[in-house]
Amino acid sequence: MLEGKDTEMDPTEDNTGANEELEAMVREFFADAVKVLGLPKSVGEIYGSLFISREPLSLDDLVERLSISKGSGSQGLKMLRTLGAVSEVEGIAGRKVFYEADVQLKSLVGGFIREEIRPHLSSAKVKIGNMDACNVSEDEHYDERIKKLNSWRKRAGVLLPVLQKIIGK
Amino acid sequence: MLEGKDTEMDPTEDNTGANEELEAMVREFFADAVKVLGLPKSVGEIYGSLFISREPLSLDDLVERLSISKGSGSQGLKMLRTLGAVSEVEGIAGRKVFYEADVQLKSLVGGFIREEIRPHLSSAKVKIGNMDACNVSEDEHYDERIKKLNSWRKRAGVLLPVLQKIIGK
DNA sequence: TTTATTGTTCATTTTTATTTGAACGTTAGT
DNA sequence: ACTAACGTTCAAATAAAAATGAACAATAAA
Repeated sequence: MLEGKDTEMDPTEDNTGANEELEAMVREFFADAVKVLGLPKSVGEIYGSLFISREPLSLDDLVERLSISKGSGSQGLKMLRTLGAVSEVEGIAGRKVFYEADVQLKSLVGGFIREEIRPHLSSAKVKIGNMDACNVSEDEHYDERIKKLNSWRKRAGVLLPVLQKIIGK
Repeated sequence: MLEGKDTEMDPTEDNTGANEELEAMVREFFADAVKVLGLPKSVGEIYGSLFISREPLSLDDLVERLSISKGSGSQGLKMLRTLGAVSEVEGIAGRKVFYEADVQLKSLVGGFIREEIRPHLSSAKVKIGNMDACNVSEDEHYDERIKKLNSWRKRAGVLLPVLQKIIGK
């Protein structure tokens, strides 16, 4: 096997330091951003690395750049693939899989809604149904609150497509 | 009436038991719900207790019902007050402060946006500015990515009021 | 003023979430 | 078929977040 492990061939080394600083800022930015969404920091670092990278990166590239374990990298990429936030790049020699970031807000939001929000709304629907079934005496006050919860859930259900439509424009 | 799958018919259940079961379901519901928003479980349990309670509750009431420490209760109520999700009830005898849940979706979403989302967007604005300042050589690729980030941020900034308007209707 | 009640703070403990790394399965290259 | 490269999984270790509870501050009532 005689394939180079790294395709780093930038002749202008002047701003390497500045570039690395910028890349670190972007990684940190996404590391913080995904924590707001309840995702692990490493997932943000991986996405950030791919977002700012000139070329697609392999798992090994990420493990090296971020000094994380292969396990973390593999799991993080899996999560990002599931969310549709990264995609495999075809046509790169060798067995390694290379990834690039999907940078379309529409896809990112869509993936998050599909994978993180929708399941919670489904589960909420079941739970609210159970509450209603539990309210055997049909108590007025409880009934009102259960209805309130259900109205919130339905509101969310109609709001998400609207949100996606607005974002998708 | 809501439809519900009825998997459990306890022949020995009385109203008190059913009520407590329902209240427990509601508490658990909110405990899960707030975790999605990145808030601690106890905050959800407190809000859930107030949401389903017939009458306003004091810190001591909550500590007793939820079997949590006074510290947790105090901190949880503080957070909920800051979010505008609960309010003090005037005109109840004694020194204790009693709370009730604010059940207007508009207020809840508004408080969350104001306390949790806006600060992150402000911080993001600063960070993106720093990135731009760091991109000294005005590299084409980096520049494009920084602009992309900034467009996302601006998009979020205009989307939030729209969202609030839709919810507030 | 003194005491009892109520609520807050924060250092420590406990719980939960994330990361690690070695073992494993799979497959490309020989 | 054999070997080495590559990626995944999961039990254990580590890190991060939340809860605890005792000390403290504030103040209403005596």
